[in-house]
Order: sequence, then C-alpha cells, then structure tokens
Amino acid sequence: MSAPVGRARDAVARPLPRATVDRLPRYLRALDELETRGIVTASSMTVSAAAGVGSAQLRKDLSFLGSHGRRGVGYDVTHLRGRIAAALGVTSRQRVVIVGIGNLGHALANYAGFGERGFSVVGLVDVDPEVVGNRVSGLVVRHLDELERLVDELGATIAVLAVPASAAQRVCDRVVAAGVGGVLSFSSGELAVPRGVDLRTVDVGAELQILAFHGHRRQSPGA
Amino acid sequence: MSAPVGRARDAVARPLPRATVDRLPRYLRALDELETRGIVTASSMTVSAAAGVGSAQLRKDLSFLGSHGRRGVGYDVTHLRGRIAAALGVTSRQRVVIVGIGNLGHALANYAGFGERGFSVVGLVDVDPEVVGNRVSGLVVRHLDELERLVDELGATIAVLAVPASAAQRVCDRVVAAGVGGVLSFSSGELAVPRGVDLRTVDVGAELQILAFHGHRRQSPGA
DNA sequence: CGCTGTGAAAACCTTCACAGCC
DNA sequence: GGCTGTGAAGGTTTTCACAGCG
Repeated sequence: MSAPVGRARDAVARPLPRATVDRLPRYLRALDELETRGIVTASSMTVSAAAGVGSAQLRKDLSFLGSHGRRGVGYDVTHLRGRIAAALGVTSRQRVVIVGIGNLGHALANYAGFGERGFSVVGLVDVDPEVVGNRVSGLVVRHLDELERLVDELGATIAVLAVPASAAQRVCDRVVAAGVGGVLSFSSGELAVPRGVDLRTVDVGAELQILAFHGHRRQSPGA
Repeated sequence: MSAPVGRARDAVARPLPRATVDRLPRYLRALDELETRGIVTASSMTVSAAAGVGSAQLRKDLSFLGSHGRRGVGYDVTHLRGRIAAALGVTSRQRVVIVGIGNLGHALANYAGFGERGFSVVGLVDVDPEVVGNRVSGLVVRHLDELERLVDELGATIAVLAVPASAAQRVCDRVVAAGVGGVLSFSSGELAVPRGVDLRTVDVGAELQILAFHGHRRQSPGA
C-alpha cells in the first residue's frame, strides 16, 4: 500500500514503450547466444546483428532501461543480459499451467524452451478421461475440475490455452478467476479478459494468411 | 516487363499498409463467424466488435480495399468476406509443406485450422528414420533428402518449419532454394532469408516473456 | 437519420546524426 | 578513434470528427 522512498536516480521510471518490450526477448536470446560463444563485450552493432534489428533501434531501446554500456567499448554481455532479464521479470522463474493436452498441448508440455527461457511448467489440465491421469513430460494430467485449486496451490501466474476455440472463452474466464495474470492462447477467436489481465494470442492460421498475402502479391502485383 | 493498360478505376492500387494486412485475417475470421450466425448485413460496429478492434480502425482498413459498404446500412457479410479473402490471396487454396514432424510438427499436421483457413497440407518431411514412412494425418512422412523434389512436384508455396533451432537456418535455406515464397518458423533464433521471400516467426518463449513483463510490472510497478 | 469513407490531428515508432564520454 | 546515449526529423499507425450518401 504505502509507496515510500521514491528514489529517482538513474532510471526515471520511463514507461518502456510497448514496441520495445516486444523486442526485449529477442535481445535476451541474442545475448544468450553471444554469451555461449564466449563473447564478453559486444558493441550495439554486434548485439543488434545477432538480434536481427538495426543498431540505432537497439541503442534506443536499451536507453529506456538506463545506461548500461561503456562509450567507446560496448556492453558487458552478462551484465546486459541480467538487466534485460530483470526488466522482463524472468529472474525468478514463473510458473505456467497448460490447459488442453491434445496434440498441441502435448507438444508444448514437452517443449524444452520453457525451461531455457525462464519458465516452469507446473501443471497440465484436460477434460478428456482418456488423457487425465496420463503422465506427460513428468507431470500427471489433472482434470479441469481441479483447475482453480491447482492454479492456487502451484502459484501459477501464466496459463497457456491449447483448447478448441469453442471452449476457449470459458476456460479463459476460469483461469483468470483463479488468479493468473497472463494468458497465452492458441485459439483463433477473440477472447475477452478483464482489465489488468494480459492476453496474447498465437494464431497459426492468421500467420499463414499473412504469408499468403505476400505470396500472391508477388505473382500478381497489379490487381 | 511491359506494364500495359493501367486501369485506374475504383482502387488506385493503394499500397495496403503493413498493419492493415496484419489485421485482415482477424476480419476474415470475424466475418466467418457472423456468416455462421446467419447475419447477412453488419455495420462496422458489429464487425469490429467481433474482430476485437475499434470501428474507425476497421473502416479505415477496409477503405484501402475500396468501397464495399452501403452508407446508412453497413456491409454485406458474404461479399465483404470474399473481398478480404481475395485481398489475402486465399481464394485459391495454397499448398503447405511441414518440415519437422516432432511433437509440434505432429500437432500442426493434425491441426484442422489449415483447411478452414484456406490451406492444404500437402507434404510432411523429417530426418528421423523412426518418423520417416509413418502416416500422419493421412500423409506419409518423407525424408528430408526428398525436400526439393516434393516442393517442386507438389507446388508448395509455403513451408512451415518445426525443427530444432540448430537446424532451422539450413532447412530454411533449402526450402527457399526449392522455391517456396513464404516461411513460417517456430524456432526462436533469427533466420536470414533472401529478398522477396517472406518470413514470419512464432516464438512461444518470447510470447511468455512478454507476458512475464506485464505480470511482474503488476506486482512491482515501481523499480 | 444512420452509417460509411476519409481528410486532418494526434500518438506512436523508427531512423538519423551527432554531442559526449571512454 | 570508437561507440554510446539521445534529441530531433521523418515515417507510420491510430483516432477523431465530419462531409456525403443512402
């Protein structure tokens, strides 16, 4: 409640533009790669090339996080990596529940990237009696009835929805009511979430249609 | 080379802003939904609500496609659906090859959304001898060696890559050399493609990290 | 009178270019 | 000399608000 000691030092709590936040994961991955390659110090050119953006863009984005480079030298890879991880909030491992253990949910549950990128899959949920009770990637699949209890007991902050579009809104409402603050949906429909809850949608069909647009433009640039 | 008969009639071949193209799939899906519900005519308010955008945004976007609504009335749902499908280039079913039939590739191969959204999965490719030869979703998985021949014979225009990050660039180079014009990658790393080829990347780890950002901001809005 | 289609305004984002520090 | 950090310029996207048509 009480917000004491407003230390206005190096970062004046700039608001971090949305577009910048969307790029931070790329930078984090690029820095991981450089670190793995044993590179200790890197210029904005080096990092931005690894991340696939322009160097001015990178420097501008980083400037919102405060000043962490050395002029004439570049950035300390490990230090910068830490700053970005802190900004993203992936220093303490976030807990994820996956709802819907069909083909896609199964693939996600086995996806090693979760661990590498700072997340722990702590719960798997489905409704199908054929699936409930199975062990997938070291976890037993629980029934949807237990969703609220699981989210609460496991302290999940993020839910991944890999359920049919027809069920997505209902499941979404339940995970939100259970207290998660972020939802990643793989269904194509629009989902409504209350203010304060963050929703992101991955729509494979939409991605393909965007590719289709550019493809057919290539063939018939006129009409 | 010769660019004849430049008929400058209703649409002056406006360039379709990138942001607009990215939203067209949402509109298409929203219109499908309205059509299924038996709605024949809809105002920009109705359509935009179903698509999850503002009504002014929708009207502005549609204005780039030409004038297809009736003032005081709204849009003919079926007609508008057709116009958007045509703009996206999904009137003639595009052919897709999936490379990498692990957990994710398997899930994608079985994903019904491809058909519903205007695509045919015509080929599945992997390197693992355990997987090659298996029948998945009605198709036999072929070996990576056959990739170029398959893309050519099947007339694939889009490749979906569900391969390990370490293999992604090599596979990408090959599908591009084989002639596909669009690539959808599920690996997290940066991929380089030549000019004229369209690349889109779905990075689940990055999506989660963006959710994490907003989640931890919610808890500690200060530092 | 209602709703589209669209200029104009406002917000946002990227790129440039250079002052300032190492 | 080299590279960061950042104002300022330029570009794109969104929102507003209303003229114009049905």
